[in-house]
Amino acid sequence: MRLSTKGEYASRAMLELSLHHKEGSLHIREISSAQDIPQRFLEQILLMLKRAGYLRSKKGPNGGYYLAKPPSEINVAEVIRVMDGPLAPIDCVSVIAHEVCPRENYCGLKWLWKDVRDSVANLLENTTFGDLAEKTERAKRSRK
Amino acid sequence: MRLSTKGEYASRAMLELSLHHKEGSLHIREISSAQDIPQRFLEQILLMLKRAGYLRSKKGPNGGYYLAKPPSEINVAEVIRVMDGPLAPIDCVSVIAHEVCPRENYCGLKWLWKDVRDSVANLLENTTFGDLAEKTERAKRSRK
DNA sequence: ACATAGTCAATTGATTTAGTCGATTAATTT
DNA sequence: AAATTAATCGACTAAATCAATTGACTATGT
Repeated sequence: MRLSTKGEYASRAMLELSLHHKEGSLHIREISSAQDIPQRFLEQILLMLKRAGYLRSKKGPNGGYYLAKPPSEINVAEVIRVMDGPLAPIDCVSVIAHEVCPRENYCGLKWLWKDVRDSVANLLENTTFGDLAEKTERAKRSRK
Repeated sequence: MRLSTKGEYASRAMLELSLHHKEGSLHIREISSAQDIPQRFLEQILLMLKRAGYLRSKKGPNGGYYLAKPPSEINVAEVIRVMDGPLAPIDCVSVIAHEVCPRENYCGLKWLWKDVRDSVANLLENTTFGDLAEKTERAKRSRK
């Protein structure tokens, strides 16, 4: 039930961009060093997020990446799905990649995996990067 | 956030054994054909579950595998952990394989991953193979 | 013109996944 | 005792995925 590093890096990068949302754009380099993510790997990740519509970018000096929408309008589930695909533990309970199996109607496990999927999806869908940025800032302040 | 096929096969095999718990033991072959699991792969899986203490076995004719405890005393979390390791999406929130990260005290994502871990763990720990067998039987009956 | 910074496709090396194979050991039947 | 059945053990492998790396390219600003 692991999250890929790609999914983890993507969520960390989105959080970093959310923290600096009001100040404009960030360079790949800045995100990379702030979050300890290999720069060339991060390039790919940001590009995927851009293509999926969550980021915009500008080339050249004073270029960089910034969020396409306010942090409060991007939830974690969307970002993870872009990087890792469906949230469901197995395909027979995936809303997006549903696949029927021969035991469809009586498999005792199906209900459980469905509950797992729903519970994970609910948590991630109801958490926006706005929420996360706020929490992070509060934690940093109380840490001083 | 996927479950490995090994984890899936293991849980299906445990369910099959739970369904026949009162009738004694099952051959690898029987479990394999009932649940559509490649036999030689299933051998390994059953052996792992045996070594972990969830199954017992008998060799020779009339041999086979059977549960070491009643189905109601084995939960799904234990079985998945044997096959796939910790349930946590990332190590920094794993109870079993906890690893510290530099952002430990202020990472806004940590709480979210912890919630995901806890919610998955709660579901799987509170579901026993007894529950699953019961549900399966009920579904099969109402299907006729 | 030149430096900066994002874009794109291809490749790589390591690890994991999902098995397979062959031989061995233990229990039962004949 | 011999043959048969079935679990056990260790090694192996092909394919996929993961986690990047590389190098060339395009757009922007000074």
